[in-house]
Amino acid sequence: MSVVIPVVPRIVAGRIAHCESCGVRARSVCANLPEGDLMRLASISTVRQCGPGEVIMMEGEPAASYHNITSGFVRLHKSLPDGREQVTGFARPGDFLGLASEDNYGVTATAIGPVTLCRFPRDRFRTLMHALPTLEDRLLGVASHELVIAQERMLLLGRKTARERVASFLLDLAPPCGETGVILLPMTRTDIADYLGLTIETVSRTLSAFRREKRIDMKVPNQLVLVDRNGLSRIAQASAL
Amino acid sequence: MSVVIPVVPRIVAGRIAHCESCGVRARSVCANLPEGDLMRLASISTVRQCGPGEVIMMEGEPAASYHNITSGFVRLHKSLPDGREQVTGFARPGDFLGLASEDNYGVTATAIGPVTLCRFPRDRFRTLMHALPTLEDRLLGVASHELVIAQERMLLLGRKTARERVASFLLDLAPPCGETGVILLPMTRTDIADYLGLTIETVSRTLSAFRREKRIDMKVPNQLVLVDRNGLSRIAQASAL
DNA sequence: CGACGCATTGATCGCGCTCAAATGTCGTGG
DNA sequence: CCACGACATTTGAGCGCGATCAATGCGTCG
Repeated sequence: MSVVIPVVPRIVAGRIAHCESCGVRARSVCANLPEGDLMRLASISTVRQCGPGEVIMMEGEPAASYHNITSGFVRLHKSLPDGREQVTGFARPGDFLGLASEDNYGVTATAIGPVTLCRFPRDRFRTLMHALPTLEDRLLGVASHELVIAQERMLLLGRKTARERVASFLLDLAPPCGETGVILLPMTRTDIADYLGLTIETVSRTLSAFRREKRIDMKVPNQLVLVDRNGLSRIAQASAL
Repeated sequence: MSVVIPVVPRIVAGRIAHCESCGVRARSVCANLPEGDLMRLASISTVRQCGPGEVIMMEGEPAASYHNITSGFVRLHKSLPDGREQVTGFARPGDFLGLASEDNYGVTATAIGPVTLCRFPRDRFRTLMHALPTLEDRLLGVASHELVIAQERMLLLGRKTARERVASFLLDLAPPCGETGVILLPMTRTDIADYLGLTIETVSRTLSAFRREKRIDMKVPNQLVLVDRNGLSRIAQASAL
């Protein structure tokens, strides 16, 4: 995470994607596609690279492309005229961008660190989608899953306390279960605050509190270990996600 | 709204739906289906009736059915162990219920007032969906639209003030534009508060303030008129919805 | 070494919540 | 038609959580 891409075989933007050898295919919408279909998808896709902070797509602008993340992390967000921001989600390698769009994009997508994407022109992608039931079915599955997550976040934003929000966030980041591995935070405190509907100060104070209470261990700001997962789970009012 | 169903030709629950004459078809997922496909859909659907407060589907339970609302209003909500509630949305006639489900329902759906539904057994519906591209495409469209709305609501819940939330809510309810028609609120103050992430007191106070400021007119609690739509729109920090 | 950006910590403020009471609405039965 | 009770809504008083304002710490880069 916060992956510095090995700059050795620097991919030229615009080149056709190599789906067969793509490392994130299993996690992506292109998973399970018959080989022929995969090639048709590859034929309309190009590689796009973005640097840190670069805008991949902009809220309100015509939805010209769909994207699939092949490396790096992306922040999805909306903002109010006066600058207040809400991060609606973070996207990881394998995630699909553009589902939540009508004719115009519904959110802005900004690269956190360097990001590599598979770009699909909207019209050609939609045509192909209609021709490939497996693909459309997969997209529906992804959209349904996103909806479930969105509803869970409405509960968090509408009804949870600051402690509950931060605890929920940490648990969502944590690997599925059991593991007491290190969690790397690719995003800043500002991103986390805007994701949880809090301020950076409250996020920072809450993390400090969890550290004092020996629930987490955090030697550097963007790297932490869940020490007392059960305690956090209790605080988070963990639901059935 | 809060429609008292004319009890004259009381439909017997369980009977096969009459899609051809269905009044909400144009607004539903079954719109635009070729006639033959519509009949196949009708053949797996049954009519279900629910009384006020009745639970249509329950968060966390196995997702056995999908539903389409033919009349009445439905509250979609999630709750925390201690009873705090978040209404994730209100559903109207023509809306589809169950999209935001994995194997288990992601939210609870409760009837506000009497409700009539078209019920589709999950497995049979999914089989049919895979056979009818028009249907699956339509579902993907609905899911995408729901996602856009969900993200708008995250912005509201995470970043808007009480005044902005209530103003946004009123504008969302209002007919598309121009009209200064009467808005009927089928839901209670508690529902509105749980929808906006506020308390009933704050909702009530804010509505009273809008009335004092001559932005709305409200003679009875569940019926109001937008007097100053532009003012409300300014307050709502209206975005590109 | 200083400048910058990000995170942490402290002090204080205010929006929206909580607790409490009054008022309004509506259905029911005399 | 009115009296009554149950329940929803409105209004008031005071408080507390999280925001705001401000200062300090800390790591990175020129």
